Amino acid sequence: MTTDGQDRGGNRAPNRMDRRKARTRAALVTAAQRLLAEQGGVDVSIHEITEAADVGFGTFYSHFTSKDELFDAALSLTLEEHGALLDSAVGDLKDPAEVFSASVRLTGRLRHTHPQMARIFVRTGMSYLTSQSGLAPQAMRDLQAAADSGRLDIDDPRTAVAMVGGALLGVLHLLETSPDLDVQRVTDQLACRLLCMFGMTRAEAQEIATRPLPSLSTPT
Amino acid sequence: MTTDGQDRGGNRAPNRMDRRKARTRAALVTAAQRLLAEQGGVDVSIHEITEAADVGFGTFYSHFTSKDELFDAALSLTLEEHGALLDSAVGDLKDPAEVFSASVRLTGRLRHTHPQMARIFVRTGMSYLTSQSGLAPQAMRDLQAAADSGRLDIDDPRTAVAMVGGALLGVLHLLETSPDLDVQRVTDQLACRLLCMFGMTRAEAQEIATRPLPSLSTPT
DNA sequence: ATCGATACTGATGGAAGAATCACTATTGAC
DNA sequence: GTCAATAGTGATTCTTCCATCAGTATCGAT
Repeated sequence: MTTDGQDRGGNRAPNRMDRRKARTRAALVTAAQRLLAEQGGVDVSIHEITEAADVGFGTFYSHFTSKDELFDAALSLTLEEHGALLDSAVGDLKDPAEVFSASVRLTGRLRHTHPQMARIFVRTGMSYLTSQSGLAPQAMRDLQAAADSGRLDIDDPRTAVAMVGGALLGVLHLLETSPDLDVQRVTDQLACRLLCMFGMTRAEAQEIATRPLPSLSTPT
Repeated sequence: MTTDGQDRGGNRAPNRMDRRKARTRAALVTAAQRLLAEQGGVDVSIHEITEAADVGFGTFYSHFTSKDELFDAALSLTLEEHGALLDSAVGDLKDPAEVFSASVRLTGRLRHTHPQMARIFVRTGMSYLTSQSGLAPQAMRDLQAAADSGRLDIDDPRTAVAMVGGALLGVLHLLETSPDLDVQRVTDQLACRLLCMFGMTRAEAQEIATRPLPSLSTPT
């Protein structure tokens, strides 16, 4: 969001001190990310965060002007990270429909692979479904590609993203509250059904949604 | 939730005083409902609510023990109201697939007909997708009926509800943030696509999702 | 008409946590 | 080696709002 311009234009010294500052900021964002995941969204105090970041309390205010600003940064980072991860995992696939399917399936599997990230998504993901930066544009790009190649039948990309994202969040929520469900089965089913939704036959959708899945490289 | 047993068993007097109490309680719940809709979910103070209900601050604690309890009551009421409304509007329809389609389309139209209710749904609906009371069981019942009659192809009802509910919430959120979109077009599209998702052909889905819609009788 | 019961009231207490600011420690320039 | 600049610190202040409770108004019963 506010990338906090460490503008290189005026300062010719991008050295040591700047690195220090950046590292502290990163520590804060990372800690916020973690606490946001572990404890539900709000009621995480600034004190808790600075504590977790192993940073003085006051330091917070030399990086952010409010708690919301930090939370926003943490969320954006999380979304970005996952987006990049998806892109790298899915980049090799040739079939746009499979790219879509794999993205959905991998994101659903977050429930297992990165439970905290999954919780963050469920908690706050909705607000970022229509955001101009982060995962949403990426998803829209993929859907558009699939539509252009004739693999999927999509009317309005924005609506499509809303439906897909919403359904994905709904399923993530379901998986979170019902530990008895088989994560893989359910998420593969979701992918299959979403393909059907966009005009694919049940049989073909099923085939695509059960192809072997590229693995996510380990994250931060 | 806690229906606060005004149990008629012991007290043979369900009269005046009780009515007063009930009215006050209703005023609180209604006010909470309204404020919850107008201002985003949290950060609505008890003081604001009692003010809006035109009731003394202290009164709150003779009806509820915490803010969450009130919020829960308000949410449940909202869900119940909408559920009853849907049932009465959709009860005449014979085709289970049309029942489903009409429910989705009518709920999407909340964006226009009851904007505050729509906001409430988007804000907090996710948590009630897996609830044991309210809209979720009702939706599951309808989906099950459609599956049993062979009109829709559904694997697991719970997953289906999560997907449908999530997609619906996603679209409601989209409509809220993008006022330029045509509510009717988008929600009909959603219904059509959801029917496709459950095995219906595009053509038939389109037909069902554009049939004339029963109107919601005016609410409270 | 009087009395007891209870729904209601709002001033007060008190906890939680956001924001401030005067101070120290560290860094890079000369 | 000294100095200026800036990152970092945490005790303190300020704000917000939940929760309490002693008191008042209203109601039904006798």
